[in-house]
Amino acid sequence: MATGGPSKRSAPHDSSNVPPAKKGHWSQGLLAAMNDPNLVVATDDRIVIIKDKYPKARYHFLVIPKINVPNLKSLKREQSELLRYMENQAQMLAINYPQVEFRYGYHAIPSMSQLHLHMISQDFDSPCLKTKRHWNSFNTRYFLDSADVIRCLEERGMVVTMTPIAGEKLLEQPLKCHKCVYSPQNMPKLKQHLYKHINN
DNA sequence: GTTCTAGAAC
DNA sequence: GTTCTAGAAC
Repeated sequence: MATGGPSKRSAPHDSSNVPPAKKGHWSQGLLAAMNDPNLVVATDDRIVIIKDKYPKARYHFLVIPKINVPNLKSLKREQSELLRYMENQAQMLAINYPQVEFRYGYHAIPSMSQLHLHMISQDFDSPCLKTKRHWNSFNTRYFLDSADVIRCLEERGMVVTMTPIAGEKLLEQPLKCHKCVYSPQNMPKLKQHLYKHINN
């Protein structure tokens, strides 16, 4: 009786109060992918290796630990052994592709929850590679080499990355070919140029 | 992370 | 007129 009318009083489109990611939210998609037989290419008691659902190159895998590791920041010094194991297992898989050049690393500010090591071939020949952000996430300092992450964790006891704002700045950087000085004006021009570096 | 699409860029 | 990018998505 203190209030007369209905109690609906919040601004319906207020975006200052963003809810946390829940189960089923897109950012939790890796947890589902880890259990998708169509994506899993290898597994053991410690890790799962899956095909990236939207590969940004001809070969693009993710190595995911089975224990819950939300992100790089949550890593403790003693978990560097796990990171070494993840990279080792990726390099074991790479033996199956003797002619393919891979890089192994982490996105500085990932969108998806649960730590995942990218193992990506350097052709970047894929219809899923569409945007400048896609390109820069693998071809600027936004892509942290696995070896550097492991070294940092062992020497400093934690993984030091960058602020989200610094990450955004890298993703907005002008396009540049990863193999030469060419700076294309847009993504279609980059994708056409990339074929010059591919020996089929 | 992707999809969709308005309008900027050409 | 077409190509391409970038911001909303309840």
